[in-house]
Amino acid sequence: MTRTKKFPSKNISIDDVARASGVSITTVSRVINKIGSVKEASRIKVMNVVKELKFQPSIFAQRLATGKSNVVALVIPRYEGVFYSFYALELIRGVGTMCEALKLDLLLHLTDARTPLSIRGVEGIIFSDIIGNRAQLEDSLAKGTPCVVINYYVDDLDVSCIAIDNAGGAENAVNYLIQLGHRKIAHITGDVTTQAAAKRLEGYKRALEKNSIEVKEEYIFPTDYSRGAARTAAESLIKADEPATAVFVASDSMALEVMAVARELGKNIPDDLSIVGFDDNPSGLYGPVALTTVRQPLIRMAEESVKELNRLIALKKNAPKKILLPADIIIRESCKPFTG
Amino acid sequence: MTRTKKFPSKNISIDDVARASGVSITTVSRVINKIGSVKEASRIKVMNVVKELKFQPSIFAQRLATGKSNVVALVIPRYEGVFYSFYALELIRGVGTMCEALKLDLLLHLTDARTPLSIRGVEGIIFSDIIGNRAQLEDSLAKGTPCVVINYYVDDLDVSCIAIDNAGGAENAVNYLIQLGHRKIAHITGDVTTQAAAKRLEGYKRALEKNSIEVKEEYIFPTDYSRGAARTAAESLIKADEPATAVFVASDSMALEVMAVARELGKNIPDDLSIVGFDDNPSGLYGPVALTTVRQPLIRMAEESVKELNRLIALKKNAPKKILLPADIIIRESCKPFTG
DNA sequence: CTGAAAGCGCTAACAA
DNA sequence: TTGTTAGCGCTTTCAG
Repeated sequence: MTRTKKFPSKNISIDDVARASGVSITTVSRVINKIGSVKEASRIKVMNVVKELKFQPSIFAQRLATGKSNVVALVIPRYEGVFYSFYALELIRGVGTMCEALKLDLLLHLTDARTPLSIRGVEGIIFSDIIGNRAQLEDSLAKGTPCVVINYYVDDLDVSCIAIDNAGGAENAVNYLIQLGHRKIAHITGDVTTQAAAKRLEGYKRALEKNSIEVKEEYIFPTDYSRGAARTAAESLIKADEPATAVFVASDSMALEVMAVARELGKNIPDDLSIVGFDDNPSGLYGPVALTTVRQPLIRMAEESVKELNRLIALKKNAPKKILLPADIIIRESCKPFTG
Repeated sequence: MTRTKKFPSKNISIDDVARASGVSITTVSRVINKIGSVKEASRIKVMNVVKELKFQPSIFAQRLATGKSNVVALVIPRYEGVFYSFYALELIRGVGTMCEALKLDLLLHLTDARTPLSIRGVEGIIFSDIIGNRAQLEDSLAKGTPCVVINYYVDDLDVSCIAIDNAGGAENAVNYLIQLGHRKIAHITGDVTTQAAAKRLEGYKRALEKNSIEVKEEYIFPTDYSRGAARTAAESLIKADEPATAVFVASDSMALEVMAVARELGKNIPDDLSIVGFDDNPSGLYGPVALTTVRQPLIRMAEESVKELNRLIALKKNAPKKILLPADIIIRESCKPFTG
């Protein structure tokens, strides 16, 4: 079992197959590409030899000859906090799955966002969010590479993007709270330098305004999306003189932290405080009270991005599409009507 | 801003550069590969033309010509529960980062573990764990592709692997509890069909036996790693007639659930129950009591795997290495001495 | 239905 | 220091 054997380096080529099956390489090519017409006898012969020799055409030769690579890249900024979550994994999974389905090879590129990216031989690029790496996007676009941006609505660039309606989702969440009779509704924001957090804040305000409820700055608690910051925010929220009766939190993981803090401070959820999160992170399901939240269709977004990229590649010209996916509220147990 | 411009398809080749700079393509090749000796004047001329024409050598032609691809694949079974965690992301990040550093392209392959994988043109493959996809590993090995397995100690196959000493880590954890004076120590296992969970259980038992503490089946609660199962286990653990005073939980996310359940049942952590987790998942840091846990050097493991693969590729023959990384205990706040 | 031959764009001896 | 010339392995006209 510890016999050290060489990696067999003898690569059998299309020639070998042709010779062994007594046909020309052209015919072999036809067979492996299921193209044109080949006599049944020849086809079978070739197929057998292929199997026998375990022939695998060199993708590099194929790509050189055809000029197309079937490779797309997924670019993810490595250092941004947002990516240390369930979020990134879902994105990768969605993109990866759709690539498998579409027979595309997926090149994963974790970047530090500062250095210009060097991806060659790729037919298109998916940018998972644009955080610090806008320059990379612009470069790629300038080079004429088809690109699509996930999870960030880019309105000032001629590029396809697929994002979630963060503002709409937030508005839904707050409207729900208002329908339950709440008037004192707080918001724990995410990192508002990110588009998602900014839009969620915007949606929060819009819902209040549309319902003629005053937007009070003391009900808005900014954070950086971290649980630590959420904890701090939750404490001041709960200990306030005139505490809110409901809170919309910009992420589920923070919402869970808020729940925990509330319980530590002797508050009961949802009796003393109604909470709505955002993300539909599966961990919101556990714990004594399942979290009401806003669903982000991450997988779908990821999958759509691959499809869109594929469209762009096939089209051979830049005809960007801007797609905004709805974010619906998922009602579970963390809210209840306000009974003043 | 919505001008629809074509993707420039005119690919400039090494010929164009050669012509424009008045040298042969060989010289151009030398310049772009920083190989051999080129007169400074020519080099500068060429470099300028390259910049001017935005020439990017075709990697496919390069690879066809050189025979090497610089691409490695990371294979992840898509459907296994274990991968819906902080774990997978860390792995991807570690592997991705090291690939960038080593100038390797990373092909991400999410597989369903059943279908044989079809990755061609890759110089090596990293299997992130071997769960249902052992056949895929064996196939790749048989084809002579350099492979390394992460997070699973393969002792019956001639392949490199890098795993964590799960048994040792578990033993450390339980020893720590014993040193604190605990004798009634429970264990909430992971999915023991996975190697990691099985080893952790083994380490738990070993620690007890070495300290002449009887291993009681009623103190061992099997789960599938889910928080739901952890909740059930925690409830029976706490409500038992003679409840354990300490528990070693096979994952942090389950340990957090145990904490939550304990609190709901009016227990105080760590006064009424000492808890040690496993993973060093960052979410263990939050909450009122920071979780004592066993650190899994995931990133390091991931990085080492790329290095090892690189070694194998350079070596051109199969000389597997089995690496076991230590898992150390991280003492935080969730345990306290037993004061019978 | 099949094969010959011309590339795809680049690297790597081998000469010069 | 530089250029010439074979390929690398495959696809694709274009004849047959």
